[in-house]
Amino acid sequence: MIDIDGFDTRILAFLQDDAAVTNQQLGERIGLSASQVSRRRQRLEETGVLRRYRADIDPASVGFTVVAFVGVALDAHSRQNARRFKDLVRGLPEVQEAHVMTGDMDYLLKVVVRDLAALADFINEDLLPHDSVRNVRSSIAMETLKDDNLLPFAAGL
Amino acid sequence: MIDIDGFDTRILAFLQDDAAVTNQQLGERIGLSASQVSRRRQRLEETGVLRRYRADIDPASVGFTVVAFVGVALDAHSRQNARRFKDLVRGLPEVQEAHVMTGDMDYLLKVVVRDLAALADFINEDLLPHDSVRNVRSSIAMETLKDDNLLPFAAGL
DNA sequence: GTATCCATGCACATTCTGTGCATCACACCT
DNA sequence: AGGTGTGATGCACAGAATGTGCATGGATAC
Repeated sequence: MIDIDGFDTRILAFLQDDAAVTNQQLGERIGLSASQVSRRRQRLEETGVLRRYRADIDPASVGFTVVAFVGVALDAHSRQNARRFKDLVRGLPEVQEAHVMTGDMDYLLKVVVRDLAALADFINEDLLPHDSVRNVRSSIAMETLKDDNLLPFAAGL
Repeated sequence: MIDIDGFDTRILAFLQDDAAVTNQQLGERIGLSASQVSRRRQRLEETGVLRRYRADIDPASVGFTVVAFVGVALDAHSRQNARRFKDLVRGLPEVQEAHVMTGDMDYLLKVVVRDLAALADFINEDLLPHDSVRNVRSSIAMETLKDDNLLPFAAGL
């Protein structure tokens, strides 16, 4: 693990909340010059701590109204099946997250689509036809209370 | 819904993937001048389509190694209980996402913590003591295959 | 004590941003 | 058809942000 001091941590905490902040502003808040913030950011980017910068788009305003979590159980736990399923989900743009899970479902997918019809299509045409899939169990998010995806830097966690 | 044309869609698609791109580069890729890209971005920001810009930090490199999904069932489906639980999860920094779900679990939380001990603490000290919570069912992500949180602009979805 | 290494601040050249302005295309109305 | 208005566009330019060179200072090791 790269060594990250208090300055770095504070830079990361600010940037993950608002990446549009300038190095100057950032420096004022943490007590560092803009150039030094620039250098630290560059180091954090080069070492892979800062992976990239992303725009956060309101899904509803561009027509994506349905979020669902889909649990998937594979047919046999062979290495080959797992491999093929990984390749599948990586290529599906509707899948925002895919995790290998403990418990009775092998995978948990977070899926974003335009409407319920698109969700049905996704399950029936992308997931179920894949012959390593035994069964799926989907649950729809009726309301999203929080979706910031911020690492809990706050509170010294 | 704000009207968004093809230029806007392409701007959004690029920005959600890489917000560090300059207006000049963006303009070259979609066939627009930098100034016009700037104006469109400003409009998208003002109308709330572009909510904010975030740095994507590698969780492992700053010590957050455990991702878990926690399903929560409330005791009684009273409006008051729901309200209090909402306020609770909004204030918990470990919770990256919180959704109200269909199915046998009322809520699904995505939780990020440093280790399994912190997960146990979170469940035993933050969740279970809350007297509207009936029971929780947690599942740990052993491996994350995908976590881009990109809206599926690609493929004309 | 001395040498070395690294973080820091300052200055400056380069790049980026966003606004003013004139032009153009398109729609609408008479 | 002609005239008018609205909005999108590109260009130019002023202001701002970035990042690199350079000298300084503090800490560590020998």
